[in-house]
Amino acid sequence: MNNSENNTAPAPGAAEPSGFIRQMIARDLASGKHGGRVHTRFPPEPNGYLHIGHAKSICLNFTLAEENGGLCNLRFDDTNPLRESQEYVDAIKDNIRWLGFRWHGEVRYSSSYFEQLYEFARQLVRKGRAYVCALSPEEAREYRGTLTEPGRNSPWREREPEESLDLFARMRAGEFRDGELSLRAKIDMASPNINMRDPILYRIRHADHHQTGSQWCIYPTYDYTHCISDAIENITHSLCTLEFEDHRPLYDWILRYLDIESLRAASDLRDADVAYVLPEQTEFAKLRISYTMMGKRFLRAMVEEGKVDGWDDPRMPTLAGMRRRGYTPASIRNFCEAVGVTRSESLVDIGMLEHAIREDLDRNAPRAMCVTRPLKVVLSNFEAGRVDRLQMPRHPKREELGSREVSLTREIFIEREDFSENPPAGFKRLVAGGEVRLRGAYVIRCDEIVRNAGGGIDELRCSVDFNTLGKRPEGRKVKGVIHWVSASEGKEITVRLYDRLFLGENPAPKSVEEVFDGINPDSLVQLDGCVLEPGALDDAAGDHFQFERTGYFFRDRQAQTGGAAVFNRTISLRDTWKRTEV
RNA sequence: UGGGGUGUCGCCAAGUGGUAAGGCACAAGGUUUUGAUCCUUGCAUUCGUUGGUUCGAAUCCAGCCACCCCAGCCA
Repeated sequence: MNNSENNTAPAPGAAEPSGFIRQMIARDLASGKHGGRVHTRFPPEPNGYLHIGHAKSICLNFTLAEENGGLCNLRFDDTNPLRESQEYVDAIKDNIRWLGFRWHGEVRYSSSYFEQLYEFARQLVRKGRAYVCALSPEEAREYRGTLTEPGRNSPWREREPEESLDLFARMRAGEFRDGELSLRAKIDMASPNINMRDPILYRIRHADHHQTGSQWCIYPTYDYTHCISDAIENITHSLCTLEFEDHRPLYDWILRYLDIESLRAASDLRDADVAYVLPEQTEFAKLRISYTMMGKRFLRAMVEEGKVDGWDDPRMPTLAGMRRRGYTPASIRNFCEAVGVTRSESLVDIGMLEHAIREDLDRNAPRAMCVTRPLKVVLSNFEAGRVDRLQMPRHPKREELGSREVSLTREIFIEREDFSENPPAGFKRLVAGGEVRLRGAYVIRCDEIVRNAGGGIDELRCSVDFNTLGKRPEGRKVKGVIHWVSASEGKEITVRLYDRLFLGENPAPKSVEEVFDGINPDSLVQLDGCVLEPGALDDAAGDHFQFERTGYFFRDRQAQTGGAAVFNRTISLRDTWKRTEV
């Protein structure tokens, strides 16, 4: 097929690309449609933090470019100064880099094209394809008609281009108030597609912009800006979500009625020896995940009303939150790949996301022991003062990760739920008079339960079978293995257990109140006084761990809780033990 | 009920006229000093539905049904 030097397409014999977008790209490459180029872009509006849904789009755009030897721009679609800020710009750049993607060249801003956009608008006016309208926003809505009735022409629709040009210049000069005048495309007020009923191209907004300051008091709309920005950047494939499908005719209309030579002259490749081809928009379904709510407006409300700690609260589906929770870039990228890209709207089971992070962390996270709800155990035949320094592998399957030292002493802690006086059927842990293996150490037997005045269990007295280190006990089988930490050597830490933020499988809220009503009251459980094996706090040990038998945890270095280190539970271990209710 | 879309296993998703990939979940075995991981096996006679075309249809045609999006000077 294609033998050109920069052919990065799958090797001969490799499977055909699968998925409608990859196939489209393969087709376009084969037909030379865009001169053999693939140039995508990720175009966020800096009006909030990025979430896992954006990650799908980021992965799509960047990997598509990567796979095809193409380029991907980062462009802030910053045409509405009222809702945007530099804080979001910075956070978004940071998130994308964290995911491991590198955009082509400098960061782009639609706002840096404002001057060209203004000039193109004048061109449309001169061609009689746009006019300055004096309908108020309310009147404009009335004139637009409804879904089933056509709209009516604005009384200003036939204004002479010269007059519109003059008015447009005076709009820019600040002679009018917000909403007093607007620039509209002259298309078709009777179109069944409401987006084609003379859409607004420019509106007056006396507001400072985070990039352009007080330079402008008129701002172009999304529809007008996006297609031209794509054309300026020589984007070939402009990917967006399904709700923009009805906007595609407008995207194409604007570019078609602009002089192509003037577009080329404004583009990045104006001096390059390549064919100038207009970008094309393709839509795909946005990501939805069960038990997860992704609406920006609602996420913002959660932050502003203090329902969570901030945009980076580990319960938030934001990239900042997931990062702090302990999700890795690889897990998110794998997840996005697994979920696929289609045009059908689906609700992905959150179990898929959980699988992706478990898969990565199982492979890569070093192991450690942490007791979250400590129960003291005194090893009666282990002399006080004695310290056994035991070696345990950092990872059960990856010897190359080396070993860690764990100290066994007379007094240790075990998990409260690893001891039971009334064990349910199939209980494999410690019971009165029973034996259990201390992970990486000896088998112990529970000889005595020491109670407090209230009848609660204070501690356990156990005896060690010293003939069981690294080998099976003689003459019997010990099924259970439990984790433990030395009482004297262990470090006290705080652990935060996270659960899903929302109770509903498909939270599709209509109002902010509804969002708040759906919050899981147990989405965060903080456990103080947990005990961790000391070596895990060394900086060299890293921040991701599997606390054996418990889950994957990530050290939260931003959290402040009076000295104790904080670990966030990224995700629990899979638990297939079928507990039978007693 | 104007326009634009989508319907393949519980959840994602391949498939593009030649007789239903894969992943998640689930189930059953095996290994295991993590009830984890890993391994093995099972899991759609059927592709929203009804008709039609064809030797042959998830794939082509027609009708019907269900669901999603659009009436911001938001993106």
